[in-house]
Amino acid sequence: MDAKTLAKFEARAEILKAMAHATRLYILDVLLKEDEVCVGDFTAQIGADASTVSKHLSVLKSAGLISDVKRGNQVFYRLSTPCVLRFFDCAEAVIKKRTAEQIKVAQSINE
Amino acid sequence: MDAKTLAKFEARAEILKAMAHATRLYILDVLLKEDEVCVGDFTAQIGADASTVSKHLSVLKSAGLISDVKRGNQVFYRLSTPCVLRFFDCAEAVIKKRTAEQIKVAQSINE
DNA sequence: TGCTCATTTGGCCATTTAGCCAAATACGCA
DNA sequence: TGCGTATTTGGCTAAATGGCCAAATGAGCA
Repeated sequence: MDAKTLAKFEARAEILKAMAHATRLYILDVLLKEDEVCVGDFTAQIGADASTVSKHLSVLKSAGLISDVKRGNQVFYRLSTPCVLRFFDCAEAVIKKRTAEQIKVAQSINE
Repeated sequence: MDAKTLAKFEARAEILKAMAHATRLYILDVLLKEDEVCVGDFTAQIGADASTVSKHLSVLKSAGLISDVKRGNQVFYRLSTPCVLRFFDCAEAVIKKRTAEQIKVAQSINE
């Protein structure tokens, strides 16, 4: 794999890595519906340390998936690229398919 | 976040984690075009140890993204869920946007 | 059976990641 | 200025990941 190709896939991988965590997917999901949410609200919903949530937000931000605005002493986050949504449909399809396979395997064991 | 919601996002995260690596994205990209490829071909193209490539393939397989067929003493892999493709368009959009931001920042420094 | 090629598995090490706590920073308000 | 609230940063530890090498497994063939 040449350097240019590698760079292309590494750029894609960076975005995926940023998304690849339950908490961060939850954050994205909330932002698909709510347009603008502050750190405190996320923290309350997620039930983790504020610093942990803040770090998750910063991961998403440096990947370019969300952006932030300061207002008063709060920071509000919003999606910067709503097309993220499209991925979820695909993910569900994969999950469904995989679950079906597992059921098949489980049944074959019982035969 | 309740247990059921958490489980949902963890299932999605698993798939993303499986995709979140340059080599594995390359493998998926090849399989979008080639339908069936054996381990040896991947190894040659990627230029890593065969064992490394094999492990990447197994990560993709356990995530349900690819499936394998043995034929002779070779193992062929194929995509099991071509909708993976849809993600790439989105990734490119994010990358473009982020690059544009970085250029803006760089320019503002020079002002 | 014994040899060879293709692939996978196990072991090891270096690096990265997630989480918490504590401390720092930023803002608004008296 | 000084206090309280919101958020981020630094430091630490435990766990996961990616890579290589060496060894094991499996298929085909003499």
